[in-house]
Amino acid sequence: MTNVARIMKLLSDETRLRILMLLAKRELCVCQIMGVLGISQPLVSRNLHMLQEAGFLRERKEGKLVFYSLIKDMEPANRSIIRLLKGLLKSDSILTRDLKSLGECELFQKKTGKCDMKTFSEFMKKKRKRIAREMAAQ
Amino acid sequence: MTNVARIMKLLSDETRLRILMLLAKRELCVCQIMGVLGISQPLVSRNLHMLQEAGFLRERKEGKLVFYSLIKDMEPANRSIIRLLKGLLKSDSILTRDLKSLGECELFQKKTGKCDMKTFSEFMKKKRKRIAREMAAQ
DNA sequence: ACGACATATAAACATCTGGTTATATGATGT
DNA sequence: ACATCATATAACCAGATGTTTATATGTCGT
Repeated sequence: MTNVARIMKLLSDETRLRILMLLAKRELCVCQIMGVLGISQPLVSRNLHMLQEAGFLRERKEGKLVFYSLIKDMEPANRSIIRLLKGLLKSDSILTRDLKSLGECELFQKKTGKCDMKTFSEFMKKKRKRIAREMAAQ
Repeated sequence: MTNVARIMKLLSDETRLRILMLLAKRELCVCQIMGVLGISQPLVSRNLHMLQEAGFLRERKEGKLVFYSLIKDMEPANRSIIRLLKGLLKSDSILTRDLKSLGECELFQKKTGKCDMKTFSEFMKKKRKRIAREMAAQ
């Protein structure tokens, strides 16, 4: 019970849910998550660490970069929770926007051929402008 | 997303999970929940209110007593969450103990023929003694 | 060894949350 | 009307949480 409560608490944070749903799509490194979600690097790192501690994520180091992904054969409890979350968030507007950003991020990455924080900061700036434009258009 | 996070936060509290799982067994009034869980009345009331606001519970007033139960035809999201929780907590030790207490509580209630706070406070006292004995026996 | 970079951790802070105690509401019986 | 009882709400406080800023760790290239 205590343990279930702990997992629910872990998943009661929007930032962590967003990270989890991004990683449910594919493996990403810290700077990519930063770029897509538009949040600070320490915040990304800490939340990744929490999700990893709880047995949702694994990390893979590749040079300076650290890639995170969902654990393949998660323990049943966690697996069922992920399944539930995917269902609940199927048509979630924030998730949809994040996934769109992920697509743009990948495109941007292909064009520049880079995967580093400066590149993604630039991407974030563009993204923020676009969002501001969209907000203004409403 | 924000909404899902909010529901997860609601379910990230052990007391609320215990109440929810008790009510998944059967309808109970505030004083019964108090008695079975051994927690204060204001705490029970507040958590019941939170669970009700979130669309998990309904209330039925009968004289001075207020009975709470799971909503029959819950919205799909909530229903799937309850299903998950039941699965996760199927063999949970705290839940098992609570259900045992519930059984004893019902028995006690039948014997005394009463459903009031004084009666359940007495029940709680006995229960605490039993638990203390069990702890000592370990 | 050093500088540049990606990531992790620490420190600090405002905000939120769970619990208690005290009080209010509302029903019942006299 | 009043006392009693069940429940709800309010006030309050200690401890937890999310975020930011600053700093540490560790890797790469030179």
